[in-house]
Amino acid sequence: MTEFIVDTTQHTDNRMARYKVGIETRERILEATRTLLGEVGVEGITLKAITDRAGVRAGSFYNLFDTKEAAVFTVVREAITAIDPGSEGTETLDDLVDAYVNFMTKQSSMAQVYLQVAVTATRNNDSIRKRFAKGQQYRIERFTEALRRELPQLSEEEARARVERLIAALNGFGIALLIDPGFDLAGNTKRMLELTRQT
Amino acid sequence: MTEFIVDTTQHTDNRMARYKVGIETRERILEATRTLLGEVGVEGITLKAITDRAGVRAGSFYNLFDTKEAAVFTVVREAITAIDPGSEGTETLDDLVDAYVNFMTKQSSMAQVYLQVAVTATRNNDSIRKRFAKGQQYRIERFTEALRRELPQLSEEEARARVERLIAALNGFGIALLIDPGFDLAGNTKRMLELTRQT
DNA sequence: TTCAATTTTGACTATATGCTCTATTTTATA
DNA sequence: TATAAAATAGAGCATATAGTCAAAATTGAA
Repeated sequence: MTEFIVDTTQHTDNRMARYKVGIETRERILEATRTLLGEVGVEGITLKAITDRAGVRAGSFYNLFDTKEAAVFTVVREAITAIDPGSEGTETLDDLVDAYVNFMTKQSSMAQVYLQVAVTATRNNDSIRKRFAKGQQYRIERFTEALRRELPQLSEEEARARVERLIAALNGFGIALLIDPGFDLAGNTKRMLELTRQT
Repeated sequence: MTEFIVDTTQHTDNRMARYKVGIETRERILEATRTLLGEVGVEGITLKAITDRAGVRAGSFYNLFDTKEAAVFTVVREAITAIDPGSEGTETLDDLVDAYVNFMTKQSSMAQVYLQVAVTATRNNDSIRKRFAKGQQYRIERFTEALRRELPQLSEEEARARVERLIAALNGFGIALLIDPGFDLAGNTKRMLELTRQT
């Protein structure tokens, strides 16, 4: 049964912006945080780097966020959520893989955050790790169902094993794209899909 | 033509240890740096974390290394080098992939450093990025030659494309192993090899 | 056993960091 | 246009950080 990702740990860490400028400032701060997280990771980001890039002073930052971690966690959550497309319950594997390719290419700063979290924060930060694991779980479930819709003869276990391989490889392709912007992400994911479908 | 990785930027940053205790201390510091780099990445590591874990005070550290970065760079270089096995010039693809699996499982702290560098430091640190790129280049070369020894009918381009896909997927498998220690690295790399060989 | 070279310690420095607080400016509404 | 709420700047605080240095302890060769 497909479960939806529900944000159960909604922090009260983020203060509400009421005026338009405040909302814009909040978005600039999150954008700066997003970029920086992709560059230096959860453990390397500093407040000064965030505020400098967002073009605000510390006071403005703390008018909108309780702590540095609140902004970081907001962006990390966003990245973990954004990698999964909205669900109709009947997507094909192609749809899901397309969505992945789109995420990596069209939302590359979020994709970088996602990959950073995959290699780093899953071991250092408990709430980030839990959220990441939940998303991972959900994604495997969804891919597995899509694969079995295509190939009903596959056992649950075999389908899941193939999907885990597929998703792991896709993450590797995402990193390859970071390293070399010329990496043929679409072509390689297509080939990987063929392997996944092969009986 | 296979080129060997030669350390052309040998830094004079590391001071020589003369006595046995000094050499042991140096190794403890590098071990601590290795573990921490795998956990928090190049941008997140601190001197205090290194010295605390190594069980030394700042003065001892600076007796052996000129800067924090010197120790970091030493470990990063080591990790980038260690992923490639010594060459006889006639390894099979299986040999190379086995070596990769071994690196990931038997030298996991270095493997973590390697993956950290792959997603992070390639964009922030010029000397690390260059060294990483060189290793990447070399690895692709080596894998491609091995593949063409097996399948001589493959064009250079096709072989290279398959190898790039293979290596990218392996990195993804490495991350999957970090996230879930139960991930079947050996089995999945074997399947990935089959795809790589398929005509 | 002596002793010069090496290693270690830990106090110290300067700067960076996360965050607070108040005064000032800006915004939206009536 | 007056006004209360919201946003901003930036000085200031406590702690963390990278790195220095001189004195004390340890090492190993003669």
